[in-house]
Amino acid sequence: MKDEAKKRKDELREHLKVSILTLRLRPGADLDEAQLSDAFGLSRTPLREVFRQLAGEGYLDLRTNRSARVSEMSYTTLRDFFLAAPMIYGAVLRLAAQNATPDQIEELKTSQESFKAALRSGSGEERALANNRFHEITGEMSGNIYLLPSYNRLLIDHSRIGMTFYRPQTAEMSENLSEASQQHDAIIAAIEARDETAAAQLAEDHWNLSRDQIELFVMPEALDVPMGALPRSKPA
Amino acid sequence: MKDEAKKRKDELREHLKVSILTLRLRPGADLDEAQLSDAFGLSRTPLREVFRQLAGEGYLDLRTNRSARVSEMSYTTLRDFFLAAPMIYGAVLRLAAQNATPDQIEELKTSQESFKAALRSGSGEERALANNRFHEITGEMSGNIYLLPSYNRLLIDHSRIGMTFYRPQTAEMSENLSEASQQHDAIIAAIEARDETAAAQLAEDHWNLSRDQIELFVMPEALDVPMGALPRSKPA
DNA sequence: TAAATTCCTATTGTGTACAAGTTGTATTTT
DNA sequence: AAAATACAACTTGTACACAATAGGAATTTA
Repeated sequence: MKDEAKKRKDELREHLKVSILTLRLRPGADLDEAQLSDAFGLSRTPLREVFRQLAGEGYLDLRTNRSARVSEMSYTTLRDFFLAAPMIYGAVLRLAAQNATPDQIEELKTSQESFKAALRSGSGEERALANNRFHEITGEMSGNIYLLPSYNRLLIDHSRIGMTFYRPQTAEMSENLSEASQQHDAIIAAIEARDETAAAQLAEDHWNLSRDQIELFVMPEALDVPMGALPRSKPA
Repeated sequence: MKDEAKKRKDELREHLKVSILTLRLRPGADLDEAQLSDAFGLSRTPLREVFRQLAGEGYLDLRTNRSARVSEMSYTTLRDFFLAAPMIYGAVLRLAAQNATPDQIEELKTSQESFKAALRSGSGEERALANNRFHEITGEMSGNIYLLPSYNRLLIDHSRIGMTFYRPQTAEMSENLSEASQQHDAIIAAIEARDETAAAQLAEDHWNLSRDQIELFVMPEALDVPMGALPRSKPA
């Protein structure tokens, strides 16, 4: 009987996580306690405990006497992200190469298969979730409890940034995605070979690719306007 | 009227944090909901929300259907700590040197005065809390939301490790403490001068000093036994 | 006497009712 | 008509009571 309640609580947690990672719940969105409590068959007490937990993990922001909100993303967070990510991600992958167990390596390979499948036929959401899972596993492999809080916080916004910017609209963007997949394969190989130097290098490459992708999105190719169609102040 | 309840909630949170940082609540200690709820005039509902929040920050561990526990410390955590701390701490101080506001620098100076006062006349607990506050402020200065979760997690165990190992029993240990204080002064100077390279170097020095102190505690000086008092297998 | 099993007690988890607070709307006042 | 205030509806926070579970005590059995 009680397992049921536990299960519903887990479902709610998972539902919120997935919704936030895929941007189905947008940064800054308000959460309605009554509605969620109704939808998941939970009273508000356990529901609010889930809120508190997710707030601790960085999914939500809680303000007293106001509704819980999906944690915000701003231009400064994007900057902070690219400052912190290469370092943390490098350290995690280095430790993962040192400490990964055979079981974990198998799990990583499986998640990479899911990622490839999502690349071929899946939606953007499936791609983001599969990619997220891949990196979560490398975090588990590193096994350093002091690194994981920041790492997992980074992964949340990594997924949200990916959902925003990784929409393959040009050939170059699609190539980037397949390169990301190849890097995943290389990461698996480095971990399996216990080559921590290679793993750290791959971490750097992987983040550089992300940055390039965002630049492609933020600064798209100029429109190919015929000569003379727009007034010019000076000749080309 | 409601401010009262809010205040009691904050008091409980602060009480638990301080108790954990100073080891008055030992790692692994069980928390009694009924007792705390009674002592702080709160019903169990808000109390358990505080538990959830502190668990998210790394102070507590929650297990279903069992009492909340102060988060454990083991030999592996000590190892993880010294792997992660130099990196995170270096990054935080580097960013602090870049981003600190004048107000924050003033706050840092004030906290350093408290630390010095605690060194002169305070208890080990006061010393640990003042030191903790000093480093918390440098974290605020860095202002990178992706670094702070791990950094604050590190600070919790930094304080607990300090409470365990920083009991000045020998002249050398006392010297280490005053050197730590001098390093704090140097950190303030580096931040004020916006010298990020110096700040990062000081971070490394500071952690090396911590490690030395622990080694002094774990491997005390050999007893000064008179020649011949113990059997020897070979001459000195 | 030792082991195992059942029952009891203490503690945790959830639901519900109520209190406190916030926000939007309508009415009044200038 | 615009601004300010008061009111009403809704949302969040807390308390309390009850349900479910864990751990130990006591009794039974070998």
